[in-house]
Amino acid sequence: MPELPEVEVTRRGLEAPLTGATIASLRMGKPLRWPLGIAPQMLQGAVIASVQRRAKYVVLQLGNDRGVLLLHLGMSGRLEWLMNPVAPGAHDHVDIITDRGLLRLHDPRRFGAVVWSASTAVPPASKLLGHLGVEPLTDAFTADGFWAALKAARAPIKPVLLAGHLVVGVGNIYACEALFEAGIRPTVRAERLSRPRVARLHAAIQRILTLAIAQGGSSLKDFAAVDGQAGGFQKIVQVYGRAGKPCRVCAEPIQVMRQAQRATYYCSRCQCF
DNA sequence: CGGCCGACCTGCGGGC
DNA sequence: TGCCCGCAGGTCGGCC
Repeated sequence: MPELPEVEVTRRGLEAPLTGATIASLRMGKPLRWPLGIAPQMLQGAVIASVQRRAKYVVLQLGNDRGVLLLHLGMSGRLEWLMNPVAPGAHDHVDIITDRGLLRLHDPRRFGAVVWSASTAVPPASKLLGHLGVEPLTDAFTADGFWAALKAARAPIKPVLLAGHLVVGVGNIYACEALFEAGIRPTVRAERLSRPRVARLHAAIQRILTLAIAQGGSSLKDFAAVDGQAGGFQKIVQVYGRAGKPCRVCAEPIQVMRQAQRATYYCSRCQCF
């Protein structure tokens, strides 16, 4: 679930309560995708200096050179901010207890993780963040740069977007939606997209992600913001999850196919390039 | 190096 | 009703 918009909605919800908070202790439950990488008690007394985001990671910068905590939501994770903590449930695998409240990772499938690193330039953080592409909602993401990068790709555009090597944060929902908005067929080879089409895709990615953030993200199943509020983007999707239903633009039934083991939804009439 | 595939784990919905 | 299969928002490592 959690693509860039959901992670950004989560980050925004944590910024005010967590910035300046002091970690009192950590409770680690069942193992997640990666180990924490440090004894939990070593983080006691660390101050959370800032709450940032890189791709689909929430990055907690710890003051006094105490490193960083990378939080990843995997497929089914969400972070909860609890002022009045309740006992953890079966899928609550990490509690970060601070002097202001409790940050809890709820993740039924356990593809998520909380990873400590001495800095983002040092393993394991560098390994997780090092190969990531450009942030799509910054000035570093330009149509020209995107076009040049796509020219060097050798695969259909949809899996290229999902890979995150060129541009980050675009997962299955938003890849399908951005390609629909740009009128581009998901199977077109990335390197064959014309400059004007890449410009449309560039604009579509930025618009869709921005819209999704404003909608509070997509809540297909598990996702909610840190205050428990569900997102609303799933109500306004054009193609994702709408196989067989009429296209909202041309009424043609939405198609579904598989690319690189992932479902791809598209309109064969609106997406003809 | 780039791209494809399996694997990780749990829950749910559909078909029989 | 109950079981089995397939599928789900991500992404890493191994293998061409």
